[in-house]
Amino acid sequence: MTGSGTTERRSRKDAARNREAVLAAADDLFTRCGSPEDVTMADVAAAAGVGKGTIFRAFGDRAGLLRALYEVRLEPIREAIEAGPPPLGPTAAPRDRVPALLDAVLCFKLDNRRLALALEEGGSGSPYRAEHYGRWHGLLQAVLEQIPGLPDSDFTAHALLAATRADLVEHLAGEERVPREKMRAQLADFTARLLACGPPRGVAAEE
Amino acid sequence: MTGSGTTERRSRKDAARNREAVLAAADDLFTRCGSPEDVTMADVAAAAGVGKGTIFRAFGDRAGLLRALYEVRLEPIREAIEAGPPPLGPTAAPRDRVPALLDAVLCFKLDNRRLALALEEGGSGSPYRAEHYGRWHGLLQAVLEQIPGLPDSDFTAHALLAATRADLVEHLAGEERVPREKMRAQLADFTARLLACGPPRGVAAEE
DNA sequence: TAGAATCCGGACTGTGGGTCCGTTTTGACG
DNA sequence: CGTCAAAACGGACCCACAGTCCGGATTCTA
Repeated sequence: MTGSGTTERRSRKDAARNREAVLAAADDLFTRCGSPEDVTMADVAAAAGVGKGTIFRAFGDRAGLLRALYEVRLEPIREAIEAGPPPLGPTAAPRDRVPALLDAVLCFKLDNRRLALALEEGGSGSPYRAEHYGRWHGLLQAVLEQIPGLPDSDFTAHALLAATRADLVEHLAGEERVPREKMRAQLADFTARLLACGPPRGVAAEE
Repeated sequence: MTGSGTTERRSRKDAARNREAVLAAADDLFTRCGSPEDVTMADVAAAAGVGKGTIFRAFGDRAGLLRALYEVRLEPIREAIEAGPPPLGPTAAPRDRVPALLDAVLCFKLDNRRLALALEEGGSGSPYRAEHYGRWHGLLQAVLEQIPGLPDSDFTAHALLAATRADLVEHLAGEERVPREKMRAQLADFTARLLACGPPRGVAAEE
């Protein structure tokens, strides 16, 4: 081990401290403010008690800051998906895991509306180029592929994820006042209807 | 009509001429350029041979210009939907009309990629607040409602439209090189799977 | 043709992301 | 503990772009 007691050896301790301060300040500002657009980098810098230069040095650009925040918030979910129990974890049956994954995405966006919004809107260029989207899509597609009789897993994964787009979620939750549980149920039902085809299964004409 | 030969009586003829010039120039620039972001209002003004003030006087702001362009391009489709023959027109059976509507939206976005992109991204705030989205959603929801056994027509309409989001279409067509016909088929199949529940229906698994 | 209303157009402003560099902090070494 | 170089700080600065303003040109009315 190195002599120092901190977690990393690479950055100076004031750098690490400021990085955390910025992260905390940004997190706070984004959850508090009405629209992500009116949180400027200067605001974040002021709230964190640092200069603008410090932020750009630590995160590269605005998108980098958003991404860093996103990773932090996403960590628990990611873990539950990679090594957790069913229905989210890898041991779940595909038919159960697909709706669980989508529900997790939806809940995440409901819990982090402003952040997700800022990430999808302001993220330089298309959200589909962001590598975190690629991860979600890849995973969902792989799971869909394991369900027999479902063609076009690639497009299907895109389409299902599109139903959880941050601005749609924001619109439904904010503008149309759809309660959380109702939205979850609607997404689950939508997914279920899609997966209902193919293999033997009751007609599912309930209600 | 009034004594003048032009369509309107309210605007001076140089105003009308400039309006058309701006519309044409913007249309041209948007289809030509790589990303809508790097078409500035000054560019449009220069290409149209007018001053910036003229554009803002005529269209209010950037979003207004986009909206005006959109309306022009959408006109034929709108007509086909309101008074055309099946499967797009109002006399079509709901089960046939839903996929036809979605296909029309998809084709429109394929034919006007940059414009649709600019409209959904840069359109001040959420695309869900734009009234043209409201029209699409309202229509689709109304048609979905007529299909027996389909719950949540409101959410379903949102989710289906989300599958035709401009940036997703752009990503698939541009980045992943999915050919037009394939994308149409995938969307049609996706829709068909959703509507497959309930009443008896052929499998419709054509290629 | 005179006069007034309307419109034109480009100089100007405000704002926010991103850069630069003189100054300060840190940590290693003697 | 004193010295020094590397790293980080921070806010003044730059630039690009949406949107505004007003002196001057154009068009309609009488």
